[in-house]
Amino acid sequence: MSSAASLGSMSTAARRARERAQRHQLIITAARELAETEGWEAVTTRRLAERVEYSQPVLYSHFGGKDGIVRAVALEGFTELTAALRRARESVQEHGPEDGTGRTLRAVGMAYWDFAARHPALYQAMFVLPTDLKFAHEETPQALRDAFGEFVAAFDPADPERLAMAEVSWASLHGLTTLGMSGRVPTATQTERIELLVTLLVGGG
Amino acid sequence: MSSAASLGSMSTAARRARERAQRHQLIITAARELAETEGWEAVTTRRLAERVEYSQPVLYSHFGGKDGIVRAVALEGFTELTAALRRARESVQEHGPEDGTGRTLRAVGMAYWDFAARHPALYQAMFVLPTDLKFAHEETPQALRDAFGEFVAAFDPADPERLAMAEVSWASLHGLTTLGMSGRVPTATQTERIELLVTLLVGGG
DNA sequence: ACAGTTGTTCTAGCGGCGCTAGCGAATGGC
DNA sequence: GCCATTCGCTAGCGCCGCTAGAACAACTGT
Repeated sequence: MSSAASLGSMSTAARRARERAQRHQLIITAARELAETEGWEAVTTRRLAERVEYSQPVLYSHFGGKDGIVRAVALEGFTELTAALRRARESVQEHGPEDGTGRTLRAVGMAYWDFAARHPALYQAMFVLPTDLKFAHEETPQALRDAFGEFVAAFDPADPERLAMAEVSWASLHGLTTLGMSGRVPTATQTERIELLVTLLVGGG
Repeated sequence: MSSAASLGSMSTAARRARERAQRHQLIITAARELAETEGWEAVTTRRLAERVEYSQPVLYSHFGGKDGIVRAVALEGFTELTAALRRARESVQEHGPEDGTGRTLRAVGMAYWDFAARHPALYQAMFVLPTDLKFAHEETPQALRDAFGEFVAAFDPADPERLAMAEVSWASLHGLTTLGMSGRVPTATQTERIELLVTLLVGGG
Protein backbone atom coordinates (compact mmCIF):
# COMPACT_ATOMS: atom_id res chain seq x y z
CA MET A 1 0.00 0.00 0.00
CA SER A 2 2.49 2.66 -1.08
CA SER A 3 -0.39 4.95 -1.93
CA ALA A 4 0.51 7.25 -4.80
CA ALA A 5 4.19 6.45 -4.77
CA SER A 6 5.88 5.00 -7.84
CA LEU A 7 3.57 6.50 -10.37
CA GLY A 8 6.11 6.00 -13.08
CA SER A 9 6.19 7.83 -16.34
CA MET A 10 2.75 9.04 -17.15
CA SER A 11 3.11 8.35 -20.86
CA THR A 12 4.33 4.86 -20.18
CA ALA A 13 1.30 4.11 -18.07
CA ALA A 14 -0.90 5.57 -20.78
CA ARG A 15 0.70 3.42 -23.43
CA ARG A 16 0.23 0.32 -21.29
CA ALA A 17 -3.38 1.14 -20.70
CA ARG A 18 -3.87 1.67 -24.42
CA GLU A 19 -2.24 -1.64 -25.28
CA ARG A 20 -4.29 -3.39 -22.68
CA ALA A 21 -7.48 -1.90 -24.05
CA GLN A 22 -6.52 -3.04 -27.53
CA ARG A 23 -5.93 -6.55 -26.31
CA HIS A 24 -9.25 -6.42 -24.46
CA GLN A 25 -11.03 -5.64 -27.71
CA LEU A 26 -8.95 -8.21 -29.58
CA ILE A 27 -10.24 -10.94 -27.28
CA ILE A 28 -13.85 -9.83 -27.67
CA THR A 29 -13.58 -9.71 -31.42
CA ALA A 30 -11.86 -13.09 -31.60
CA ALA A 31 -14.51 -14.69 -29.40
CA ARG A 32 -17.25 -13.19 -31.51
CA GLU A 33 -15.72 -14.32 -34.78
CA LEU A 34 -15.10 -17.81 -33.47
CA ALA A 35 -18.67 -18.05 -32.22
CA GLU A 36 -20.07 -16.75 -35.48
CA THR A 37 -18.11 -19.20 -37.60
CA GLU A 38 -18.19 -22.33 -35.45
CA GLY A 39 -20.83 -21.71 -32.81
CA TRP A 40 -20.48 -20.88 -29.13
CA GLU A 41 -19.81 -24.49 -28.19
CA ALA A 42 -16.51 -24.15 -30.07
CA VAL A 43 -15.50 -21.08 -28.05
CA THR A 44 -13.26 -22.51 -25.34
CA THR A 45 -10.70 -20.59 -23.36
CA ARG A 46 -7.94 -22.72 -24.88
CA ARG A 47 -8.96 -22.15 -28.48
CA LEU A 48 -9.57 -18.49 -27.83
CA ALA A 49 -6.16 -18.05 -26.20
CA GLU A 50 -4.55 -19.69 -29.21
CA ARG A 51 -6.42 -17.36 -31.57
CA VAL A 52 -5.25 -14.19 -29.85
CA GLU A 53 -1.76 -15.67 -29.38
CA TYR A 54 -1.72 -15.30 -25.61
CA SER A 55 -1.94 -17.88 -22.88
CA GLN A 56 -5.16 -18.80 -21.14
CA PRO A 57 -4.60 -16.81 -17.92
CA VAL A 58 -4.46 -13.60 -19.94
CA LEU A 59 -8.15 -14.04 -20.68
CA TYR A 60 -8.82 -14.27 -16.98
CA SER A 61 -6.90 -11.06 -16.31
CA HIS A 62 -9.27 -9.21 -18.63
CA PHE A 63 -12.54 -10.95 -17.89
CA GLY A 64 -13.63 -12.84 -14.83
CA GLY A 65 -13.98 -15.99 -16.86
CA LYS A 66 -15.73 -17.35 -19.89
CA ASP A 67 -19.02 -15.85 -18.77
CA GLY A 68 -17.38 -12.44 -18.69
CA ILE A 69 -16.24 -12.82 -22.28
CA VAL A 70 -19.72 -13.79 -23.46
CA ARG A 71 -21.09 -10.86 -21.51
CA ALA A 72 -18.69 -8.46 -23.18
CA VAL A 73 -19.65 -9.77 -26.61
CA ALA A 74 -23.31 -9.42 -25.72
CA LEU A 75 -22.84 -5.82 -24.62
CA GLU A 76 -21.15 -5.01 -27.90
CA GLY A 77 -24.13 -6.61 -29.59
CA PHE A 78 -26.61 -4.43 -27.76
CA THR A 79 -24.79 -1.32 -28.87
CA GLU A 80 -24.87 -2.44 -32.48
CA LEU A 81 -28.49 -3.55 -32.27
CA THR A 82 -29.48 -0.17 -30.91
CA ALA A 83 -27.70 1.54 -33.79
CA ALA A 84 -29.40 -0.73 -36.35
CA LEU A 85 -32.86 -0.17 -34.90
CA ARG A 86 -32.32 3.57 -34.68
CA ARG A 87 -31.19 3.73 -38.28
CA ALA A 88 -34.30 1.88 -39.38
CA ARG A 89 -36.63 4.00 -37.25
CA GLU A 90 -35.17 7.34 -38.27
CA SER A 91 -35.04 6.46 -41.94
CA VAL A 92 -38.78 5.78 -41.78
CA GLN A 93 -39.76 8.66 -39.56
CA GLU A 94 -38.00 11.26 -41.69
CA HIS A 95 -40.30 10.28 -44.55
CA GLY A 96 -43.27 11.56 -42.63
CA PRO A 97 -44.71 10.99 -39.17
CA GLU A 98 -46.35 7.86 -37.92
CA ASP A 99 -49.75 7.36 -39.51
CA GLY A 100 -51.14 4.55 -37.44
CA THR A 101 -50.32 1.78 -39.90
CA GLY A 102 -47.22 0.77 -37.98
CA ARG A 103 -44.70 1.91 -40.54
CA THR A 104 -42.17 2.57 -37.78
CA LEU A 105 -42.72 -0.68 -35.92
CA ARG A 106 -42.57 -2.58 -39.19
CA ALA A 107 -39.21 -1.06 -40.05
CA VAL A 108 -37.87 -1.67 -36.54
CA GLY A 109 -39.15 -5.24 -36.52
CA MET A 110 -37.60 -6.02 -39.88
CA ALA A 111 -34.31 -4.50 -38.76
CA TYR A 112 -34.50 -6.60 -35.61
CA TRP A 113 -34.89 -9.85 -37.50
CA ASP A 114 -32.30 -8.79 -40.03
CA PHE A 115 -29.80 -8.13 -37.25
CA ALA A 116 -30.39 -11.52 -35.64
CA ALA A 117 -30.23 -13.35 -38.95
CA ARG A 118 -26.96 -11.65 -39.87
CA HIS A 119 -25.32 -12.27 -36.47
CA PRO A 120 -26.94 -15.38 -34.98
CA ALA A 121 -24.16 -16.13 -32.52
CA LEU A 122 -24.12 -12.53 -31.36
CA TYR A 123 -27.87 -12.66 -30.85
CA GLN A 124 -27.50 -15.86 -28.86
CA ALA A 125 -24.97 -14.23 -26.57
CA MET A 126 -27.40 -11.38 -26.00
CA PHE A 127 -30.59 -13.34 -25.42
CA VAL A 128 -30.16 -17.10 -25.25
CA LEU A 129 -26.96 -18.03 -23.48
CA PRO A 130 -27.18 -18.03 -19.70
CA THR A 131 -26.08 -14.67 -18.42
CA ASP A 132 -26.70 -12.36 -15.52
CA LEU A 133 -27.54 -9.37 -17.68
CA LYS A 134 -30.85 -8.06 -16.41
CA PHE A 135 -33.09 -5.63 -18.24
CA ALA A 136 -35.60 -3.94 -15.98
CA HIS A 137 -33.14 -3.51 -13.17
CA GLU A 138 -31.40 -0.60 -11.57
CA GLU A 139 -27.94 -1.66 -12.72
CA THR A 140 -28.97 -2.48 -16.26
CA PRO A 141 -26.24 -1.30 -18.65
CA GLN A 142 -27.10 1.71 -20.75
CA ALA A 143 -26.72 -0.24 -23.99
CA LEU A 144 -29.64 -2.44 -22.99
CA ARG A 145 -31.81 0.48 -21.98
CA ASP A 146 -31.09 2.16 -25.29
CA ALA A 147 -32.08 -0.91 -27.28
CA PHE A 148 -35.37 -1.13 -25.45
CA GLY A 149 -35.78 2.61 -25.94
CA GLU A 150 -35.89 2.08 -29.67
CA PHE A 151 -38.96 -0.08 -29.29
CA VAL A 152 -40.55 2.51 -27.05
CA ALA A 153 -39.81 5.19 -29.64
CA ALA A 154 -41.76 3.23 -32.22
CA PHE A 155 -45.01 4.01 -30.39
CA ASP A 156 -47.01 7.13 -29.83
CA PRO A 157 -45.74 9.04 -26.77
CA ALA A 158 -49.35 9.82 -25.91
CA ASP A 159 -50.26 6.13 -25.68
CA PRO A 160 -50.67 5.27 -21.98
CA GLU A 161 -49.73 1.68 -22.78
CA ARG A 162 -46.63 2.74 -24.63
CA LEU A 163 -44.18 0.84 -22.42
CA ALA A 164 -46.29 -2.29 -22.31
CA MET A 165 -46.64 -2.18 -26.09
CA ALA A 166 -42.88 -1.90 -26.43
CA GLU A 167 -42.35 -4.87 -24.13
CA VAL A 168 -44.87 -7.03 -25.95
CA SER A 169 -43.59 -6.10 -29.42
CA TRP A 170 -40.04 -6.73 -28.45
CA ALA A 171 -40.84 -10.06 -26.79
CA SER A 172 -42.94 -11.19 -29.73
CA LEU A 173 -40.23 -10.34 -32.19
CA HIS A 174 -37.78 -12.13 -29.94
CA GLY A 175 -39.97 -15.23 -30.03
CA LEU A 176 -40.24 -15.19 -33.80
CA THR A 177 -36.51 -14.63 -34.01
CA THR A 178 -35.40 -17.49 -31.77
CA LEU A 179 -37.82 -19.94 -33.34
CA GLY A 180 -36.66 -18.82 -36.75
CA MET A 181 -32.97 -19.08 -35.91
CA SER A 182 -33.28 -22.53 -34.38
CA GLY A 183 -35.12 -23.76 -37.45
CA ARG A 184 -38.40 -24.31 -35.63
CA VAL A 185 -40.32 -22.17 -38.06
CA PRO A 186 -39.16 -21.86 -41.67
CA THR A 187 -37.06 -18.76 -42.21
CA ALA A 188 -38.22 -18.47 -45.81
CA THR A 189 -41.58 -17.10 -44.65
CA GLN A 190 -40.24 -15.20 -41.65
CA THR A 191 -40.77 -11.71 -43.03
CA GLU A 192 -44.40 -12.53 -43.69
CA ARG A 193 -44.87 -13.53 -40.06
CA ILE A 194 -43.28 -10.28 -38.95
CA GLU A 195 -45.57 -8.36 -41.28
CA LEU A 196 -48.53 -10.14 -39.79
CA LEU A 197 -47.37 -9.56 -36.24
CA VAL A 198 -46.83 -5.85 -36.79
CA THR A 199 -50.20 -5.49 -38.47
CA LEU A 200 -51.89 -7.12 -35.53
CA LEU A 201 -49.95 -5.16 -32.93
CA VAL A 202 -50.79 -1.76 -34.35
CA GLY A 203 -54.44 -2.64 -34.63
CA GLY A 204 -54.77 -3.04 -38.36
CA GLY A 205 -57.32 -5.62 -39.45
CA MET B 1 -26.67 -63.04 -37.54
CA SER B 2 -28.36 -66.17 -36.12
CA SER B 3 -31.73 -64.83 -37.25
CA ALA B 4 -34.52 -65.95 -34.97
CA ALA B 5 -32.43 -68.48 -33.10
CA SER B 6 -31.97 -68.32 -29.34
CA LEU B 7 -35.23 -66.64 -28.61
CA GLY B 8 -35.18 -67.74 -25.03
CA SER B 9 -38.21 -67.92 -22.83
CA MET B 10 -40.80 -65.55 -24.16
CA SER B 11 -41.88 -64.41 -20.72
CA THR B 12 -38.31 -63.83 -19.68
CA ALA B 13 -37.70 -61.63 -22.68
CA ALA B 14 -40.89 -59.76 -21.92
CA ARG B 15 -39.84 -59.19 -18.33
CA ARG B 16 -36.46 -57.94 -19.50
CA ALA B 17 -38.04 -55.55 -21.94
CA ARG B 18 -40.35 -54.32 -19.21
CA GLU B 19 -37.51 -53.76 -16.78
CA ARG B 20 -35.53 -51.99 -19.43
CA ALA B 21 -38.44 -49.70 -20.21
CA GLN B 22 -38.80 -48.91 -16.53
CA ARG B 23 -35.15 -48.02 -16.28
CA HIS B 24 -35.49 -45.92 -19.41
CA GLN B 25 -38.21 -43.88 -17.77
CA LEU B 26 -36.29 -43.79 -14.50
CA ILE B 27 -33.41 -42.06 -16.25
CA ILE B 28 -35.68 -39.54 -17.93
CA THR B 29 -37.42 -38.73 -14.68
CA ALA B 30 -34.16 -38.42 -12.77
CA ALA B 31 -32.69 -36.11 -15.39
CA ARG B 32 -35.81 -33.98 -15.35
CA GLU B 33 -35.89 -33.73 -11.56
CA LEU B 34 -32.21 -32.91 -11.37
CA ALA B 35 -32.60 -30.22 -14.02
CA GLU B 36 -35.66 -28.78 -12.32
CA THR B 37 -33.99 -28.55 -8.92
CA GLU B 38 -30.43 -27.59 -9.86
CA GLY B 39 -30.57 -26.49 -13.49
CA TRP B 40 -29.44 -28.26 -16.64
CA GLU B 41 -25.80 -27.32 -16.07
CA ALA B 42 -25.91 -29.66 -13.05
CA VAL B 43 -27.15 -32.57 -15.15
CA THR B 44 -23.99 -34.48 -15.98
CA THR B 45 -23.79 -38.11 -16.99
CA ARG B 46 -21.85 -38.89 -13.83
CA ARG B 47 -24.30 -37.29 -11.45
CA LEU B 48 -27.23 -38.76 -13.32
CA ALA B 49 -25.72 -42.25 -13.22
CA GLU B 50 -25.23 -41.89 -9.49
CA ARG B 51 -28.85 -40.82 -9.06
CA VAL B 52 -30.28 -43.83 -10.85
CA GLU B 53 -27.70 -46.10 -9.19
CA TYR B 54 -26.24 -47.40 -12.41
CA SER B 55 -22.92 -46.73 -14.07
CA GLN B 56 -22.43 -44.15 -16.77
CA PRO B 57 -22.37 -46.53 -19.77
CA VAL B 58 -25.89 -47.65 -18.91
CA LEU B 59 -27.10 -44.21 -19.90
CA TYR B 60 -25.43 -44.61 -23.25
CA SER B 61 -27.12 -47.94 -23.84
CA HIS B 62 -30.51 -46.24 -23.51
CA PHE B 63 -29.80 -42.90 -25.18
CA GLY B 64 -27.20 -41.98 -27.73
CA GLY B 65 -25.64 -39.57 -25.28
CA LYS B 66 -26.50 -36.58 -23.16
CA ASP B 67 -28.29 -34.94 -26.06
CA GLY B 68 -30.51 -37.98 -26.34
CA ILE B 69 -31.51 -37.68 -22.70
CA VAL B 70 -32.38 -34.02 -23.06
CA ARG B 71 -34.33 -34.88 -26.18
CA ALA B 72 -36.31 -37.55 -24.33
CA VAL B 73 -37.14 -35.12 -21.55
CA ALA B 74 -38.20 -32.54 -24.12
CA LEU B 75 -40.50 -35.02 -25.85
CA GLU B 76 -42.15 -35.83 -22.54
CA GLY B 77 -42.59 -32.11 -22.06
CA PHE B 78 -44.35 -31.68 -25.39
CA THR B 79 -46.83 -34.38 -24.50
CA GLU B 80 -47.60 -32.71 -21.19
CA LEU B 81 -47.77 -29.25 -22.74
CA THR B 82 -50.25 -30.49 -25.31
CA ALA B 83 -52.41 -31.95 -22.55
CA ALA B 84 -52.29 -28.72 -20.55
CA LEU B 85 -53.19 -26.56 -23.54
CA ARG B 86 -56.00 -28.90 -24.56
CA ARG B 87 -57.44 -28.87 -21.06
CA ALA B 88 -57.45 -25.08 -21.03
CA ARG B 89 -58.94 -24.83 -24.50
CA GLU B 90 -61.70 -27.37 -23.96
CA SER B 91 -62.64 -25.99 -20.57
CA VAL B 92 -63.24 -22.63 -22.25
CA GLN B 93 -64.89 -23.88 -25.39
CA GLU B 94 -67.43 -25.98 -23.53
CA HIS B 95 -68.70 -22.79 -21.94
CA GLY B 96 -69.85 -21.53 -25.28
CA PRO B 97 -68.24 -21.06 -28.68
CA GLU B 98 -65.61 -18.54 -29.60
CA ASP B 99 -67.08 -15.05 -29.72
CA GLY B 100 -64.26 -13.09 -31.27
CA THR B 101 -62.86 -11.72 -28.02
CA GLY B 102 -60.09 -14.30 -27.91
CA ARG B 103 -61.40 -16.23 -24.93
CA THR B 104 -59.84 -19.42 -26.25
CA LEU B 105 -56.49 -17.91 -27.13
CA ARG B 106 -56.39 -16.17 -23.76
CA ALA B 107 -56.92 -19.44 -21.92
CA VAL B 108 -54.37 -21.24 -24.06
CA GLY B 109 -51.86 -18.44 -23.65
CA MET B 110 -52.25 -18.38 -19.89
CA ALA B 111 -51.91 -22.16 -19.74
CA TYR B 112 -48.79 -21.88 -21.86
CA TRP B 113 -47.13 -19.41 -19.53
CA ASP B 114 -48.31 -21.34 -16.50
CA PHE B 115 -46.75 -24.51 -17.85
CA ALA B 116 -43.41 -22.82 -18.51
CA ALA B 117 -43.39 -21.10 -15.12
CA ARG B 118 -44.12 -24.36 -13.33
CA HIS B 119 -41.52 -26.37 -15.22
CA PRO B 120 -38.80 -23.95 -16.33
CA ALA B 121 -36.13 -26.60 -16.89
CA LEU B 122 -38.53 -28.72 -18.88
CA TYR B 123 -39.42 -25.71 -21.01
CA GLN B 124 -35.74 -25.04 -21.59
CA ALA B 125 -35.20 -28.59 -22.78
CA MET B 126 -38.06 -28.14 -25.23
CA PHE B 127 -37.21 -24.73 -26.63
CA VAL B 128 -33.92 -23.27 -25.49
CA LEU B 129 -31.28 -25.96 -25.22
CA PRO B 130 -29.58 -26.88 -28.48
CA THR B 131 -31.40 -29.80 -30.01
CA ASP B 132 -32.17 -31.26 -33.39
CA LEU B 133 -35.93 -31.39 -32.82
CA LYS B 134 -37.48 -29.67 -35.80
CA PHE B 135 -41.08 -28.51 -36.00
CA ALA B 136 -42.25 -27.92 -39.53
CA HIS B 137 -40.50 -30.97 -40.88
CA GLU B 138 -41.56 -34.29 -42.27
CA GLU B 139 -40.10 -36.27 -39.39
CA THR B 140 -41.39 -34.01 -36.65
CA PRO B 141 -42.59 -36.15 -33.72
CA GLN B 142 -46.32 -36.31 -33.23
CA ALA B 143 -46.09 -34.72 -29.79
CA LEU B 144 -44.76 -31.53 -31.35
CA ARG B 145 -47.41 -31.46 -34.05
CA ASP B 146 -50.08 -31.92 -31.42
CA ALA B 147 -48.80 -29.03 -29.33
CA PHE B 148 -48.85 -26.75 -32.35
CA GLY B 149 -52.29 -28.09 -33.19
CA GLU B 150 -53.62 -26.67 -29.96
CA PHE B 151 -52.67 -23.19 -31.09
CA VAL B 152 -54.27 -23.80 -34.45
CA ALA B 153 -57.45 -24.96 -32.72
CA ALA B 154 -57.67 -21.66 -30.89
CA PHE B 155 -58.51 -19.90 -34.17
CA ASP B 156 -61.48 -19.95 -36.47
CA PRO B 157 -61.22 -22.82 -38.98
CA ALA B 158 -62.63 -20.46 -41.58
CA ASP B 159 -59.81 -17.99 -41.16
CA PRO B 160 -57.50 -18.30 -44.19
CA GLU B 161 -54.62 -17.06 -42.05
CA ARG B 162 -55.33 -19.60 -39.36
CA LEU B 163 -51.95 -21.33 -39.54
CA ALA B 164 -50.00 -18.10 -39.70
CA MET B 165 -51.97 -16.78 -36.74
CA ALA B 166 -51.12 -19.91 -34.78
CA GLU B 167 -47.45 -19.54 -35.61
CA VAL B 168 -47.33 -15.89 -34.65
CA SER B 169 -49.28 -16.40 -31.42
CA TRP B 170 -47.17 -19.29 -30.38
CA ALA B 171 -43.90 -17.49 -31.20
CA SER B 172 -45.03 -14.35 -29.39
CA LEU B 173 -45.99 -16.31 -26.30
CA HIS B 174 -42.67 -18.09 -26.53
CA GLY B 175 -40.87 -14.75 -26.58
CA LEU B 176 -42.74 -13.46 -23.56
CA THR B 177 -42.09 -16.75 -21.81
CA THR B 178 -38.34 -16.91 -22.36
CA LEU B 179 -37.84 -13.26 -21.46
CA GLY B 180 -39.97 -13.80 -18.38
CA MET B 181 -38.16 -16.93 -17.28
CA SER B 182 -34.71 -15.42 -17.71
CA GLY B 183 -35.74 -12.43 -15.64
CA ARG B 184 -35.50 -9.98 -18.53
CA VAL B 185 -39.00 -8.76 -18.00
CA PRO B 186 -40.56 -8.83 -14.53
CA THR B 187 -42.67 -11.92 -14.01
CA ALA B 188 -44.98 -10.07 -11.62
CA THR B 189 -46.66 -8.32 -14.55
CA GLN B 190 -46.38 -11.18 -16.98
CA THR B 191 -50.06 -12.07 -17.09
CA GLU B 192 -50.88 -8.48 -17.99
CA ARG B 193 -48.52 -8.67 -20.94
CA ILE B 194 -50.16 -11.88 -22.08
CA GLU B 195 -53.58 -10.25 -21.74
CA LEU B 196 -52.40 -7.36 -23.87
CA LEU B 197 -50.84 -9.63 -26.47
CA VAL B 198 -53.98 -11.73 -26.82
CA THR B 199 -56.16 -8.65 -27.09
CA LEU B 200 -53.99 -7.30 -29.87
CA LEU B 201 -53.76 -10.61 -31.71
CA VAL B 202 -57.50 -11.18 -31.91
CA GLY B 203 -58.09 -7.66 -33.11
CA GLY B 204 -59.60 -6.09 -30.03
CA GLY B 205 -58.83 -2.41 -29.63
C1' DA C 1 25.26 1.43 -14.63
C1' DC C 2 23.00 -1.30 -11.48
C1' DA C 3 20.26 -3.64 -7.69
C1' DG C 4 15.67 -3.83 -6.09
C1' DT C 5 10.96 -3.68 -6.63
C1' DT C 6 6.86 -4.11 -9.09
C1' DG C 7 3.92 -5.86 -12.37
C1' DT C 8 2.87 -9.16 -16.03
C1' DT C 9 2.85 -13.50 -18.68
C1' DC C 10 3.61 -18.32 -18.88
C1' DT C 11 3.99 -23.31 -17.64
C1' DA C 12 1.86 -26.80 -15.38
C1' DG C 13 -1.74 -28.93 -13.13
C1' DC C 14 -6.46 -29.77 -10.59
C1' DG C 15 -10.95 -31.55 -10.72
C1' DG C 16 -14.70 -32.49 -13.71
C1' DC C 17 -16.80 -33.17 -18.24
C1' DG C 18 -18.83 -36.43 -22.36
C1' DC C 19 -17.84 -40.60 -24.02
C1' DT C 20 -15.90 -45.50 -24.98
C1' DA C 21 -12.96 -49.77 -25.01
C1' DG C 22 -12.72 -53.98 -23.05
C1' DC C 23 -13.15 -57.05 -19.13
C1' DG C 24 -15.96 -60.09 -15.96
C1' DA C 25 -20.14 -61.86 -14.23
C1' DA C 26 -24.49 -63.39 -14.67
C1' DT C 27 -28.09 -65.70 -17.87
C1' DG C 28 -30.25 -68.87 -20.97
C1' DG C 29 -29.59 -72.87 -24.65
C1' DC C 30 -27.89 -77.33 -25.79
C1' DG D 1 -22.36 -79.15 -17.20
C1' DC D 2 -20.46 -76.66 -20.82
C1' DC D 3 -20.88 -72.91 -24.19
C1' DA D 4 -22.54 -68.54 -26.15
C1' DT D 5 -24.47 -64.35 -25.50
C1' DT D 6 -25.90 -60.45 -23.06
C1' DC D 7 -25.12 -56.99 -19.81
C1' DG D 8 -23.13 -53.75 -16.60
C1' DC D 9 -18.90 -52.48 -14.78
C1' DT D 10 -14.04 -50.43 -14.15
C1' DA D 11 -10.79 -47.66 -16.09
C1' DG D 12 -9.19 -44.27 -19.03
C1' DC D 13 -8.97 -40.80 -23.18
C1' DG D 14 -9.08 -36.10 -24.59
C1' DC D 15 -11.21 -32.09 -23.52
C1' DC D 16 -13.14 -28.41 -20.48
C1' DG D 17 -12.95 -23.96 -17.05
C1' DC D 18 -9.94 -22.26 -13.97
C1' DT D 19 -5.69 -21.17 -10.93
C1' DA D 20 -1.16 -21.38 -8.24
C1' DG D 21 3.36 -20.25 -8.54
C1' DA D 22 7.53 -19.81 -11.34
C1' DA D 23 9.86 -16.98 -14.81
C1' DC D 24 10.41 -12.95 -16.99
C1' DA D 25 10.35 -7.97 -18.20
C1' DA D 26 10.00 -3.20 -17.03
C1' DC D 27 10.56 0.68 -14.29
C1' DT D 28 12.62 2.83 -9.91
C1' DG D 29 16.05 5.38 -7.19
C1' DT D 30 20.83 5.82 -6.25
